[in-house]
Amino acid sequence: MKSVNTDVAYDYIRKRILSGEYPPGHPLLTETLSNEIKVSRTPVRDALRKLETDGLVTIRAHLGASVKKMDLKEFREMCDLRLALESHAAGLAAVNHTDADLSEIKYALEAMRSLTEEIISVSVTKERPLLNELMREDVRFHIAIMTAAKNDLMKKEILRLHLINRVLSGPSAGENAPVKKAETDARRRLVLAKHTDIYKAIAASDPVAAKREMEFHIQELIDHNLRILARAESGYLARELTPEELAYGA
Amino acid sequence: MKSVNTDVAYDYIRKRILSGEYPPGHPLLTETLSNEIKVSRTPVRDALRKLETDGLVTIRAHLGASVKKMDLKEFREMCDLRLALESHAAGLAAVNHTDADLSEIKYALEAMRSLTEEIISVSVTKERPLLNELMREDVRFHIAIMTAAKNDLMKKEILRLHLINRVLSGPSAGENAPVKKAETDARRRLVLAKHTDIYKAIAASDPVAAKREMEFHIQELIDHNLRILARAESGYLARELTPEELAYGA
DNA sequence: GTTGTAATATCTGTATACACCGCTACGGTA
DNA sequence: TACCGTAGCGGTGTATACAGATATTACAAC
Repeated sequence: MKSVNTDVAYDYIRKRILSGEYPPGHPLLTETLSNEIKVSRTPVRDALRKLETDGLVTIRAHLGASVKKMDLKEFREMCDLRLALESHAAGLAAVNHTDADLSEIKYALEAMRSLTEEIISVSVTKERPLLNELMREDVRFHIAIMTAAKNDLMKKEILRLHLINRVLSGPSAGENAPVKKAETDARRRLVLAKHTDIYKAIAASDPVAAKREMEFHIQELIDHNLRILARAESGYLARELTPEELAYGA
Repeated sequence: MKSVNTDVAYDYIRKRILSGEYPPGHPLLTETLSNEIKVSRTPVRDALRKLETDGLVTIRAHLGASVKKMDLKEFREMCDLRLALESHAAGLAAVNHTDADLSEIKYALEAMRSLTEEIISVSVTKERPLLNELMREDVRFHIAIMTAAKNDLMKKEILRLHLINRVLSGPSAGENAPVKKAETDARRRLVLAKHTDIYKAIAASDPVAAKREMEFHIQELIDHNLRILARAESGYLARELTPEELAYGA
């Protein structure tokens, strides 16, 4: 099962969902897609099935497939799932990490530190490319911790949730909401400080602290996302994604 | 997508996997199955796909499908995932439960209590039907807690892990391993005591305690399963695992 | 007897034709 | 005009034929 053509179709559709080209709710017609990708409907169907289990696509019998659309309830549940898994993983990382894992975590942390400082020192209009880099390093930090936890299943599951989260809050949510730079800068400092705490706890092989700090950090992220989502729902228009953002997950 | 025939095939195969008729490693030939179920290969393929995402089936390109077979590493990882989720859910249940949820949990607990006492008072040969009932109530207890947690996504995920666990350690593993009744009775008392502690913590709306007790309980379950699994793998001949080997990071 | 290779069988992966379902638009009826 | 039934269309679900990949076996060479 699942072979070349299925994979081609899978990558094709997945990329477009993650990039925002197919926004939540976008219909995914098997025949249209099979024409575009130049394969038959069978591998397209297989691909859609797989995407459904990734949590990126909804399929209803006889009604076809569409890009997954979450309500607030489901979003909150997913966030809580992430909280449970990622904090647990942080605890494991504190116990199971190798020196190499620790270096990787520290590297991402330091990259984030210098980027954060640079962003704070620069005007709003020049932030964009730096923000993308910051986001990349943030992802790298979290992935490094999951890797250090030495539980591949858990890592896979958390990555899955990250991606869903990205589709939901990434392309749509209030990027151009009018927030003061001072506020966002303050938040960036807070995030960095939390990351530092998490790193220290892991480096000190203190699972309880690592778990607690990660729990706090994710909870803050969730609250932040929910605030943005609520604001976006009350009418801010979403902007287009930048090419850099499109590259993530490809 | 997914309609009548696919569902028929899905139920057919799933039932046989869960019942143990198709043991881990058992090959699942699409044509054979399609003949048996009297549908074409297409819905069988779809069903196998779905079972793969349930974690019950393994599919490799051009090599076909077979009932999932886990090595010790993967099994440990899955158990740890369950530990993270189920303890988190217990914490949520302590906060979010309704009175009805609490009654359901208590009902399952009391059923387990009387069944446990009965089992202990009876000879080994007469245990069988009681054990099945006990297992049912055990599952019921855990499900009731997940329901009380008020997070459907988490509930679904935990149920998935329960099922996988059942295929692995349920029908096949060490059912007839030579263990003294005194030992298993002692363990049953321990399990019951832990369940009681969990119930009390949830009833008292104490999330920290609920989480801690559940964590302890699941950890004990995991250790128990790993011991049985190890024994089964070595044909009941070899030594017990050392504590070091049972420890997660080993 | 062992090993390497080629022929073959078996099963999966893909394409495609057809059947069936659900939606929509049109026309008949009150 | 408002409502209901129905026919057509657009789409998925299923069956099946064919192509391609892998495992197996038979046979030959050493």
